[in-house]
Amino acid sequence: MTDDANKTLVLPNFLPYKLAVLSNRISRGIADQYEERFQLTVPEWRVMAVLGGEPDLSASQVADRTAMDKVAVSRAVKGLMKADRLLRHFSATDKRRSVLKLSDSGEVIYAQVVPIAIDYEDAILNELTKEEQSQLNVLLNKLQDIEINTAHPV
Amino acid sequence: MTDDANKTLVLPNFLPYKLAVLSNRISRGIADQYEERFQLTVPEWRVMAVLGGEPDLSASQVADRTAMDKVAVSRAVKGLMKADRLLRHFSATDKRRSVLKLSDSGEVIYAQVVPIAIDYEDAILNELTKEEQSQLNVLLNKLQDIEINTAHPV
DNA sequence: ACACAATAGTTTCAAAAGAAACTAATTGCA
DNA sequence: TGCAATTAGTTTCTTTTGAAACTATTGTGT
Repeated sequence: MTDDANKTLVLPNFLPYKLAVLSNRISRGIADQYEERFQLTVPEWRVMAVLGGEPDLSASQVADRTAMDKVAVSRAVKGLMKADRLLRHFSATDKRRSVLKLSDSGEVIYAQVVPIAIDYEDAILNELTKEEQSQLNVLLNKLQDIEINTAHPV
Repeated sequence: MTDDANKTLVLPNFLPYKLAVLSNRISRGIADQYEERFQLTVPEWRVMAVLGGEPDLSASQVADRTAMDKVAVSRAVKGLMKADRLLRHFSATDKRRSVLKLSDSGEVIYAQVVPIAIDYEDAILNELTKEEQSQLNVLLNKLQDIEINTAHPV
């Protein structure tokens, strides 16, 4: 079969579809455990997650590290500030640039959510053998780095 | 380390996060190739994708197979009908139940989008060895089937 | 020094997604 | 039979998301 026009598309076997379903299920599963309990949206948690490990980032640095866009970060920061989970000041040398970190109460929440997230990851990984865990890691890293280059004619 | 409270969360190494970023990138990459070109939204394409391979499904059967909810299917069907890409009638034995299939023009579009989707999948898989492709398949199937059971105390 | 481009972040407006209520048809069973 | 519960699908209302325009500040080239 050299002619791809003959191939069929079976959704449940289609890699992008399988990834999307799996990823949604996992993200939702974690979010379900912190959303109502800590009054946190998913983008808010992502911002907290990155600042918990690396404080004093600007909003655009947060955006880089979370793969969120700057509008989403801006909104998440707004929500977190309102709930006093975040401290912000602006750089003295560049008044546009914000400097963000968790507040004390933000740190408390961070310390509670981290184990929930890690337990969830563990619960997944525990279903795999050591070997499979390692394979998964290698594969995801490799896929992360590839540059997708469609051959299909336009 | 038996106490998970000491573990740290490094977002770029966190499985759910890696899956989400990868999946979004891939889904967006494919959608970018059909959205404007065929005036198709992602849910609309999913509905077409499933009906192209298996015609005469009802809306709720489509929802099952696509992991979409019934509201999303209803809206996608509405859009596709309006653009004459779908034919619908209602079952004679159960007047609630719709019977959906691609129209002729829907088939034409389906036949054009399928190779785009498959090429995209191929472009990804080609970055992996045969062995890795097989591992990925096994892993995703396994992950798909697991029932996630968090140990974290509430 | 000054105009123009670039960057950081916010706001606004429109499209998309989700939840809940609703209509209509069918099923189950007292 | 006939009435409550269930199922299929749609509509409505609210929230979320995304894109584009906007403000403020800084950088760059002449």
